Amino acid sequence: MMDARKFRILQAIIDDYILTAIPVGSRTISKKYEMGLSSATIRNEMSDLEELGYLDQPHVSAGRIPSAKAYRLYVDQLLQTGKIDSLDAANIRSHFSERTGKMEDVINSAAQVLSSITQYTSLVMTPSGSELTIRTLQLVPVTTSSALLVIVTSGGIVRDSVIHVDSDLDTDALYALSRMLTERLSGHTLTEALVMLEGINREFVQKKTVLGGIAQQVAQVENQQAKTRLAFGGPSKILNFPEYNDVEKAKAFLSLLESKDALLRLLQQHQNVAFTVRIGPETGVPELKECSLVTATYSLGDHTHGTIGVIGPTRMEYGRVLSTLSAMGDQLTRLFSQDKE
Amino acid sequence: MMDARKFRILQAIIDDYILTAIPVGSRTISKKYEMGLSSATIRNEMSDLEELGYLDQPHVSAGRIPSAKAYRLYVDQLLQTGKIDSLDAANIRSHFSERTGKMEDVINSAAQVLSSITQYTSLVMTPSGSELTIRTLQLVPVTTSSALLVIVTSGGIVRDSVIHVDSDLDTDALYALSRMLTERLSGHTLTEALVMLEGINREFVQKKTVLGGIAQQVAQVENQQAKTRLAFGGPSKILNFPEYNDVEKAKAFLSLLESKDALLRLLQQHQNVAFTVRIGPETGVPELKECSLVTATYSLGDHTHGTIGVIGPTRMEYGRVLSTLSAMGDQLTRLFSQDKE
DNA sequence: GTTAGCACTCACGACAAACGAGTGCTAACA
DNA sequence: TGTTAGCACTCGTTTGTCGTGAGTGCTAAC
Repeated sequence: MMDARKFRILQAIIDDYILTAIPVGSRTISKKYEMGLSSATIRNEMSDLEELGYLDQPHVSAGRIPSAKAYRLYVDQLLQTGKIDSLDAANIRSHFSERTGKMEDVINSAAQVLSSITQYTSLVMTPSGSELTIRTLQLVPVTTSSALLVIVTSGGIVRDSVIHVDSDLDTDALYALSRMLTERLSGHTLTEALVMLEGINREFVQKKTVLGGIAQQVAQVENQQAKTRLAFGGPSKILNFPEYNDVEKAKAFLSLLESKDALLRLLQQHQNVAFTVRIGPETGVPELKECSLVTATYSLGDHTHGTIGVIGPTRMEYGRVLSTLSAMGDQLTRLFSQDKE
Repeated sequence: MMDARKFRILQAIIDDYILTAIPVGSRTISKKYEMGLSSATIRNEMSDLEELGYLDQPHVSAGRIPSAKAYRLYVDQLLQTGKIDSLDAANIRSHFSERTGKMEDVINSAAQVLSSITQYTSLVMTPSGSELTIRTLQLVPVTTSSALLVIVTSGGIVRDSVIHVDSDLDTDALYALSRMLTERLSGHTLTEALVMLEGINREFVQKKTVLGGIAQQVAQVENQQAKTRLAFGGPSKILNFPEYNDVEKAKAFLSLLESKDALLRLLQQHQNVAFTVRIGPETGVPELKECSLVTATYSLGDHTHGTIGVIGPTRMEYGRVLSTLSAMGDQLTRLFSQDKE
C-alpha cells in the first residue's frame, strides 16, 4: 500500500510545499524533482496518497498539500535516520558569547538567538522549580520593613523576590539568619525545604514574619509563575508566513503567546524526551492547529532539564529546526555544567 | 477664521472618527450630533476646515478625517480644560493590589493593567540609572567563582546581575566587602559611585577582580539596557484596530516593539513633563506615523521620575487615556513613596 | 505498469455595470 | 448675509460575468 516510490513522491511534495507554501501539482513533481515518471503516473500515486490520508486537496483544481499525518511520517523518518547535524553550533556559539550567569538573562538571550537563526518564534523554559535544589539563601535589606530574598539553586539559577520582614532585623541580623538557613536547607529540593521551613518556623517563633514570608516565597518559586520561567524570541516572526496573512489568525496566535501559562503547560507535557515534534492538531491547542511545535531539552547537570522550542507553521523546516535546537541544547547544557564547578 | 462653531463641528468630527474609524460626512454630523444646522451648512464649514488644514479627504466622494493638526488642537483643548478625571483610580487599585516590591515585577504588572484598562498597547519605564542613588550593595555567592551583585537603589528599586569574583572569597568575606561598599557608597548616585569605585579599587588592589566587576556592573546599571528598564503590555492590542488590518503594517509595528531601544529613546525625550502627547508624525518615528504616543510620569519621591505611556492609533481616545495614565501615575507614585519609609 | 490525451472542475483576475455616500455649487429663502 | 434645499457630479465599493489556466480523473493505447 505504501511503497518506496510513494514515499519518495510524498517527500518531494512535502519538500516543495515547505518551500513555497502553494499546493503542489503532479507536473511540478515530475519536472522539478527528477523522478523519471510522467505527471500522469504521479497523479495516480497522488490519488492513492490522498486516499491513504497523507494528502489533502484544498479544491479539485488545485494541487495537493501534505496532511498532518504526512508531516508526522516525514518527521519520524527524519528522527530515525538521525540526519540532525550540529552544523549551526559555531554560529550559535558566536552569537551567544556573553556569559551573564543570571538565568533570566540567559534564557532571554537564548530565545533571541534561536529565533534569529531559525526565523521562527522560539521558546526557552527553565526547569520547573520542584526539581531544583537549594544552594544558597540570602536576605538583602531593601527598606526597614522589606528585604530581597535571593535564592541560588543548582545550576547557578538565581531567583529573587521582595518579602516583608520584621522591622527589628538589621543588616547583620538578616545576614546571620541567611547563613543559618543556607546551612540547613542547602542541598535540599525546594519541596523538601518547604517542609523543613515549617520546623524552623516552630523553632524560632519570634522570627515568624520573616520565616513565613520566606516559606511563601519558596513555595512560589517552586510552582514558578510563567512570567519568569519562560522567554520567547521573535514573536512577530509568525507574520512572515503567508498562512498568517489573516489578521484574525495572527491576533489569536499572539494573544496565546501573551498568556504564557498556556505555553508553559504545553512545554511541560513531555519534559523528559530529548526531542518532541507536535504537528498541528497534535498540540491539542485550537489556536495552534496550523502550527507545529518542536522542542528539545538541555540539562543542568544534575538530572534537571529545561526545554527549548520553536513554533512555526506546520510546513516547518523540521530538519533545520531540529538540528538548530539540538545545537542550542548542547550549548546551554555546556554553559550550565561549567557553572557547576 | 476659526470661530466657535467651526471648533464644535471639528470636535464632533473627531469624536465620531475616533469611535468609528470611518471618514465622517456632513450628514452624519448634522443628524447624529444635534447642531441645529443642515448638512449643507456643515458642508461649507467642513470645506473651510479642510482649507485650514484640519481635515483631510481620502477621496472626493468620501467623508473627511481629522488631520494630525486637528488632533493636536483637540488634545491641547483637552489638556487646557483639564477634564482629566481620575475615575479609574479605584479600578486600578483593585487590579494592582499585589505589592511585590521588585521593580521589574512592578512595571510588568503596571503595564499589564494599563493595557487591559485602555485596550491599547502600554509602556512602563523605570527612571534612568544615572538619577538613582545607591542604598545597599550586596554580594551573594553563586558558585566559587561568581556571585550575584544586588544593588538596591532609592525608591526600593532592585537590580541584580552575576559577576565574576576571586575564588578566595568565601561567603563571609563577600559579606564584609558588601558592608564596606554599602557604607562608602550609600547615598551617592551611580555616577558618583563609579568615580568612587576607582578610588576604592586603588586602595584594595588585592580585590581587583571583584571591584572591577562591580564597577563594570554599576556602569551597566547606569546606562541600563532597555530590556529591564522597559515593560510593555498587550503588544498585540494594536491588531484590534482596523488601521492595522494590513499585515505589513502590523509587522512593522510589532518589530519596533521588539527592539526596545528605540522605544526607550522615544520615552526619554520628554522625561520631565507631566503629560506628553505625540501625534502621528510628531513622534519622529516612521513606523509610528499613524500612531499616537501618550505619556505621563510617576515619581519615586526623590526627584527621580519614571515614565508610563500608551501607544495606539492617532484616533485614540485621548481623554480616557490621559485620565487613566494620570491615575496610574498617582498609584505608582504612592506605591514608591510608601516604600521609602 | 506507464503514459498520452482529453474532458472537466473551479479558483482567480479582469472588466463592466449598478450603487450610493458624499461633495460642491447654485439658487431661493429668512 | 447666513442658511438651506436641490441637483449634478465624482469615485470607491460591490456585484456579476466571463475567460483563463492550473490541475485533476478517466480512458485507451503502448
